[in-house]
Amino acid sequence: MKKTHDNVSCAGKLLRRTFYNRDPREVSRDLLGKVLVRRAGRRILAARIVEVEAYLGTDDPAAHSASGRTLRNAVLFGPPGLAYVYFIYGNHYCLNVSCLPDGVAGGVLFRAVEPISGIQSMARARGINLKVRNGNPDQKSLRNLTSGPGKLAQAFGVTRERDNGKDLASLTSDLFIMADDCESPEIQLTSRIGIRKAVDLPLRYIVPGNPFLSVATVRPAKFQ
DNA sequence: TTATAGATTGCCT
DNA sequence: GGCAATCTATAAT
Repeated sequence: MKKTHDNVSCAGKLLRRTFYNRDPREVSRDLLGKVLVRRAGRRILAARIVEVEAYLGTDDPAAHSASGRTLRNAVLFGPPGLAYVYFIYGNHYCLNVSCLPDGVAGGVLFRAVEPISGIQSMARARGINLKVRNGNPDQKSLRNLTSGPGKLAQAFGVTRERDNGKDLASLTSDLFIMADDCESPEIQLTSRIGIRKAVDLPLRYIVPGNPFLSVATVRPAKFQ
């Protein structure tokens, strides 16, 4: 079913702050199919959002904001539409966008995107040599560019120093999100990935069947 | 093809 | 001091 959401402007429009000033679950749902854009000098990096996770704020044990505001997570408590970037496992950055009004915590984690343009730049940033088949990049190496939160952050050159607190709802920013059509993609809800708490909550939003989804699509059947 | 361990930094207790 | 919203290489099947 194709449907438009009346609070989203279509046809190549920047997502405004009101878009993010909602429950992270609604923002997550509506972010699927939108386009993440990085302006790097004359170059444009663009990729379609195919996988996100909602983090609900102080009531969500798995959220960074669960135990209150700290220096690290302050952006999650700030105004909506700002980039929250954190460093994880000594190796990776992850990109989020803050939701809900100033003073109320909440956010959405970007987990996987599908490259649209700037593919060579993304490959360079990832340190990946794109294999070419019949003149086109090999599907497997293409997929490896952005099929995970750490991967997409690296492909887009996202770091905490550079991007944390950046306004994604401003065209003057070099990092923002656009809607390039009025059709909403098919959406599926699953449990979140890589967390220890609140693992059963269905807060991961994916475009089912998209080849760029992160590798871990199902939580292992481990429990205690 | 799937499972597991190691890397490596900064934030919070 | 412990651990984390991950990725990759390597081992095992």
